[in-house]
Amino acid sequence: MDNNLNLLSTNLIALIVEINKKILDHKELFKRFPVPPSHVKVIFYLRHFGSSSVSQISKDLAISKPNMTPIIDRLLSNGFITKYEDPNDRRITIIEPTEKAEECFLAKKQYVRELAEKKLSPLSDTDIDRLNELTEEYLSILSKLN
Amino acid sequence: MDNNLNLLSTNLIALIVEINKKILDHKELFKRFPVPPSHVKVIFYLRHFGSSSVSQISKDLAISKPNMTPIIDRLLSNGFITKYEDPNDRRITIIEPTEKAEECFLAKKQYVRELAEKKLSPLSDTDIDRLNELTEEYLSILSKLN
DNA sequence: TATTGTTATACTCTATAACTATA
DNA sequence: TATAGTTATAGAGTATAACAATA
Repeated sequence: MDNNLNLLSTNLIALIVEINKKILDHKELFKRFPVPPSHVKVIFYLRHFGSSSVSQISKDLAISKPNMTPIIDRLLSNGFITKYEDPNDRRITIIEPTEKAEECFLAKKQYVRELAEKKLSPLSDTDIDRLNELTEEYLSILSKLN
Repeated sequence: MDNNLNLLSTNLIALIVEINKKILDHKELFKRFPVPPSHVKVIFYLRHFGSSSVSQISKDLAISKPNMTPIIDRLLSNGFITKYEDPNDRRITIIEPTEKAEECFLAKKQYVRELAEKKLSPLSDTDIDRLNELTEEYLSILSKLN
């Protein structure tokens, strides 16, 4: 039903706005965390996909290539990555995460989870259980999209 | 149960990530839309709360006061707002949205809804109906938070 | 030719300190 | 003094065009 799709897009936008306002404010997520957002994104990317070329990271994270250069430079000088030339293609630079990147990943994950828990804690146990069920079903439906 | 809260915060983060990846990418939302994000935010704010002082907007949108000045200047020169001095307190500048702001609000809303609809359209009618139910129940639980 | 990564440049957003005008 | 808004400045994000080196 086309009307239901229309209703869903409206509802979904409302949901995103509410989650953003009441639980995880996009700004708050990066405030008071010492590593800038773009660096965190690259660290998370490398953690998930392993060592990758600059172009690959750029494409997948939708960061334009010229903007990758200073990000990679600072990640390097801050010890989050190492880089080396691809032996099969000298144009390509491979970026490899360090142990410090893993520590940053864990710290950031913990930071975000604590923020979310603090905001959700006023809810009753019943509501928390129900939200868990709703979230899991939501995720299972969204997993059909790709 | 503390464990359920912990689980929920983890699930919720996964949900936000999935929605962001599969339906409404934060970057895509502002790409190819001619009015910059901060301007859109102010326009949406004024649409919802009506004419407001610069300080009020700054506080509610978490935009620092020095950063309001160029935003207000450009909104003014682009015809989205008018401004006048508060007759009761000459320190205060009142910002008033114009008809053009209302048009921008409607265009932006439409733009976002179309993006969401396009991304959700591969789902079956059953899944769309179910997502509508889940979203509404989700919103009703979140409405208890404040 | 096409691709990788860089340089140069410009616009936007964010944050802080110091200032002025008014209350 | 306290508050409203501005100026100045610096750091970070984003986008495009032009470039050198390599394939």
